[in-house]
Amino acid sequence: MKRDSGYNTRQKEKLLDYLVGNKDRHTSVQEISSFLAAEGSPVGTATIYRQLDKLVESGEVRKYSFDGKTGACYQYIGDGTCREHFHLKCLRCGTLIHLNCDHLSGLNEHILEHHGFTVDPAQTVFYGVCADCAGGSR
Amino acid sequence: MKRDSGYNTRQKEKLLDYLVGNKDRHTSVQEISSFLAAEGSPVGTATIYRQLDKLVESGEVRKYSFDGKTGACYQYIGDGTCREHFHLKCLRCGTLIHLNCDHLSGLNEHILEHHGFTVDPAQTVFYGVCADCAGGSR
DNA sequence: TTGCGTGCAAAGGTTTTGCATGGCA
DNA sequence: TGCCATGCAAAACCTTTGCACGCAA
Repeated sequence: MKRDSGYNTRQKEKLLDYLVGNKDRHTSVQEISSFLAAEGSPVGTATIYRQLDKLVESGEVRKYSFDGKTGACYQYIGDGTCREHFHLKCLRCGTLIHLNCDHLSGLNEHILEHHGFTVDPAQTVFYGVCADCAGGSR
Repeated sequence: MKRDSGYNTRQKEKLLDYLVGNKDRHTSVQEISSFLAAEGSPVGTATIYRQLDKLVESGEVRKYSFDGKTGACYQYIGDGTCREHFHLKCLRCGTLIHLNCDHLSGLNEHILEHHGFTVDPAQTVFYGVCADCAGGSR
């Protein structure tokens, strides 16, 4: 896998810092831009998009598009270890849950054998409501 | 469920015709617009969006947003029967597969019991490559 | 006749692209 | 020094909205 391809720039470092620091949430380009500007390290919008594209390409960051109205969301998922398991994303609080489970691992094989379909765990996300959101507020 | 709320107009009828006739695929607003125009029944873009919104609201049509680049995709899923099972979508040909399978049905319960997460099958789609695309090209 | 549906055009927002400059290696 | 990365601004796109007119009930 390509790790840290390209040059190391301050912008890239700041962007990655923010993403890693918010790995439990998803963020938007707008959010990133505002934050970095407030931090005193403003990064051009085009640069953010270009860097994010590379990170998505390399698999370090995942891109979500809920409805296109609010714009896309991005989330740091690590450097490759997350490809083996599925992810659960809560539609209410935005939390991403990494699901390592034998039961789920067998899912792939089942679908492939019985339905001839090769599921890509890296692309697939289960949407729903997490325990906190389901129990707490209504 | 609200069924066929509002007036019956030629535009609405044509739109629904197209969606139902392509229920095995997803379509874009652009595609719908071009098709209807070619058919001799052009429908304004705004109208298509407005009608689709209603259909999504009523649950007859599902809206997908892959990356926002190509715009959103819509697909007719019927009047409620499709909420019980999962869907597999091929990333190459765009085919949507409706998956009725006991193994998958138990998936929800498993995740709920063991991980406290309530999966919403209506929102969840498995992405991957279908048998045709996997075997055929590349 | 009433009021929703439609079309056109303009607005709003997000994402991409061209080009010259700046900075890493 | 060479080449990628960055910024700015403009462009491209998709989607929404305002307003007047048409059409279903």
